[in-house]
Amino acid sequence: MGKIRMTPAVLEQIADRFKVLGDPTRLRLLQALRGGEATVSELIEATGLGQANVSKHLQVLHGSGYTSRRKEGLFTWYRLSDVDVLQLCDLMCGRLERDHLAQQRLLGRER
Amino acid sequence: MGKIRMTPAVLEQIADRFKVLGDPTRLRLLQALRGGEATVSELIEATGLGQANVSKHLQVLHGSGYTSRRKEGLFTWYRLSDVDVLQLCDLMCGRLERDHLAQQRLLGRER
DNA sequence: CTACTATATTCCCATCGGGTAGTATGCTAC
DNA sequence: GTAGCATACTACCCGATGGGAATATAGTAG
Repeated sequence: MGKIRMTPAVLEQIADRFKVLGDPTRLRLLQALRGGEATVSELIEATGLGQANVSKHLQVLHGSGYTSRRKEGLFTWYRLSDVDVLQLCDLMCGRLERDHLAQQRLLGRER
Repeated sequence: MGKIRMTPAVLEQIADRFKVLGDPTRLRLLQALRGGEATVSELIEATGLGQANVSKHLQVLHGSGYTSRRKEGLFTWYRLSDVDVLQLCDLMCGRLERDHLAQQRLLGRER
């Protein structure tokens, strides 16, 4: 597993990757892409976000390699570049789930 | 897997978790904790960061449940609360590795 | 060519977040 | 009690970032 040594420089690159996922708007876009390839317009409609906003975030996602894209006439089709992204989200989601359960247990005991 | 529906509210919570990992200083602290429980002073020495800085980031990590802690006299001992954090880092690290390889292949071809 | 459309980019503003210095808290030793 | 230490908290500066309006680019239709 650990072929890479976790030097500060490497950690900075990893942090950059996490930072890209640390924005709800971008996560919404990634979720929307779960359904398959989509154009920018479709993503705008699916999320209700502004055009400039969506376009900008898509550049960020693509810049970090989370998406692939192809141009077809006026349209740009975006898709998830691999499934690791979803795996990351699911892992994080699992953490959330457990924490919520733990919190509910605490609340249940107190009341 | 997907017991939770990915509503915008949920995605916001997930984004918050990722945001915490999206900072190189915090990743350095998590890495330092890989070696086991440590006091704040030890983390300061291990990383070379300022005291206030380390303390603040530890609050953030603890607030998101990435660490547990116990007080012992003057000292506060921090430790990783589970191994999922490391799994997340390894997954992200795997992405990095593949991207670097892909980039090297491209550079190799061009020259 | 002009008009229209989809996407990208630029600019501006408000907010957020990291780093640091200084201060506060709280424990220990004496 | 005082002195000293480990840690936490506050205040401040400053650079980064998200959002939106306006503008630019580039492809299409006629």
